[in-house]
Amino acid sequence: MKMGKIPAEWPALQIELAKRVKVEPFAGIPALVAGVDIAFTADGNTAQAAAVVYSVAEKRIIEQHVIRRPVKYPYVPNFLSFREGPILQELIAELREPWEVIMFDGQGIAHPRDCGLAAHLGVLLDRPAIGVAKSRLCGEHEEPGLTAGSHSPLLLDGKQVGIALRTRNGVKPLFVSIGNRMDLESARRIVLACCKYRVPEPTRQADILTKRRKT
DNA sequence: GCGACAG
DNA sequence: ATCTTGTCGC
Repeated sequence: MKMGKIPAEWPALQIELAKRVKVEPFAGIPALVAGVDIAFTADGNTAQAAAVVYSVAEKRIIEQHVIRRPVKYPYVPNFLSFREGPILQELIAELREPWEVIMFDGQGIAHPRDCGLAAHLGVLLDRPAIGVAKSRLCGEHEEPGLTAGSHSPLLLDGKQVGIALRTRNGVKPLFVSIGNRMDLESARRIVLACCKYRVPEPTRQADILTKRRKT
């Protein structure tokens, strides 16, 4: 895991990928929602990634995969997708269940160049994707109401790029933004439909798998 | 120069 | 992200 600087072509690639993001409503609530996440060893040299498929109706995970790979790049704000993207793509390719939407732990278009992890991979996959971050990367917002479902717009340069969404009563809000083939209203509806706890089940379960036995 | 900064 | 135990609260 080396490389301290950022390849000169990365920012330009993000700009190009952002242009390919499709904003469109997603009808209804998907039956199967995929979720992915990654954990790192203390030495920072190994990544353990997990992907799951969650059945919204049955409220349970129906498929799961875990892989370990050496870390190639360090974490650099705004370039998370280059660090986690390759591993996640490999993992997503192993999914057999027909998932309709995929959720990522990170921003969608709520990014300086409109290309956060969910937008970046959503475009490469050409599938509906949603960014669900536990904290803010950029933009400003008002504190949403304290009840589950309350939300306030996340603004960047005066334009709405996402929402601060309170998924459960009294918990810290999540930052939801579209990744691809989705619109903000649909994304909010889908995230809330998957929330048993603060973090939606797809990414929450993937996160749990991710922290399990790094043998 | 001083903060801010997904995971 | 990861290092870390108990502890306060619903």
